[in-house]
Amino acid sequence: MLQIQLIRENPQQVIDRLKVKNFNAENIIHEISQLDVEIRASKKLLDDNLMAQNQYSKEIGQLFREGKTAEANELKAKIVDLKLAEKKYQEILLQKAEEIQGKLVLLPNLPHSSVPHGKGAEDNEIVYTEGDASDFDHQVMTHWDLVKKFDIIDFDLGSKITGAGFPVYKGKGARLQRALINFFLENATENGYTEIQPPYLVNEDSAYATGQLPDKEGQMYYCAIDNLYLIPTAEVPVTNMYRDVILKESDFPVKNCAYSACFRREAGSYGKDVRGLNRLHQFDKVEIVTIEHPDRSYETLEKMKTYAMSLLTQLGLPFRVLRLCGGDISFTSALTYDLEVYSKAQQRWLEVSSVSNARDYQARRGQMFRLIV
RNA sequence: GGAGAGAUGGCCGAGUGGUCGAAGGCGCACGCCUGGAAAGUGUGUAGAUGCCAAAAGUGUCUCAAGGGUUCGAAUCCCUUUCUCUCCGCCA
Repeated sequence: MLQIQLIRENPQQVIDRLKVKNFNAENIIHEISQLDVEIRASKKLLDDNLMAQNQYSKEIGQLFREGKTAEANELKAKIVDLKLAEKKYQEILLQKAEEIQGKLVLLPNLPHSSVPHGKGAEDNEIVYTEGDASDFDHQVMTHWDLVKKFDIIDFDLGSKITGAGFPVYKGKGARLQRALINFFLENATENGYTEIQPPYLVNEDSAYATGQLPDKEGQMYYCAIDNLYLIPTAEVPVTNMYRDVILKESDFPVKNCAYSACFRREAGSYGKDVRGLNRLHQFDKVEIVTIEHPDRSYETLEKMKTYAMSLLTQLGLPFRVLRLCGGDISFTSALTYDLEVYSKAQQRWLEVSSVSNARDYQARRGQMFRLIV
């Protein structure tokens, strides 16, 4: 969520920046500014009212101690009127606060100045390429044929036990999967990331705080009886460790990595996108999260990008790095790099990693408008 | 699942209706003392947010969370969450 102070002080700047994301904020910013003024005025009225009540209450206590019951009762009568007014102010304030909150959450994060203009994937900027993707002239097999040939990943067996999108890794397939997880975790640890083993189910508060709710409700598996959600990424539990936590400046940077199985319903996916391992309901991922001082956030993003690239280099995979354009970047991100590896068999680039800077937008998400008393 | 006890500042811990945003201690910061340090000693030490151009100042809110009683709640009542103890259940 964007800070109200930012909108208060630089409304035009916010509008201009959001244009890069093809978001027309003109009207909504105007409405928010208007509400902000009204809220602060109402808040003043309410505070003054409460101050008067507090003062009278103190006097009443004093009078009772002195035995002046009659005078105390007079003051009590005054407070009755104040209370009526208070209730009215409270209602107005609550209503306006809800209104402004409802508008603030509609605003995406401001994109960084380096984010290219554009509508979709075709406008993303290729910032780096490594390795030669056209290297394989020999006959290539798709991974779904390969794993069948060697019997290391069994999609049919997964369908039998659970359903489509839940593969069974067998023998060397299971070992390869475990080795890759280990490879990523070991590298992360060597690079200063503290390993976390998070819960795979999270409560409603956590799902809201990292933005899965209410947007992606239908995309998460849900245990109704306990009101818990299966995590779509380790980002959810790991980031939520810091929910409602105020870090000291000396705590920076906080660096965590976590392996988890990830669960996604992927409702609406179809066709070749879901062949083989391309899109699964359960898959494995190693996540890295850094919480850093605002002054160093972009510098840190570059470091994380470079770190992710080094993993692909170590694995010897040809890859490229994209800077996502305004139309393709996510709602909460200010700057995102996607790392893509080329699949000769599928003849397309496949996203294997994505690094984003959410700045303070994520940190302020779930922080409600704090004018309500 | 049942019964009981509890949740107070960075930490420990007092506080059962007003003078309590909260004793005391620890920790921390600054000063005194000292050649320097320790010990001793003095002072200070929560956060969010509003008003004000800003500072100074000042208002409001916060004693797990939410609601209620009252002129007034850390304190009384209700609900929820979490922790501990006992009983039950446990693929």
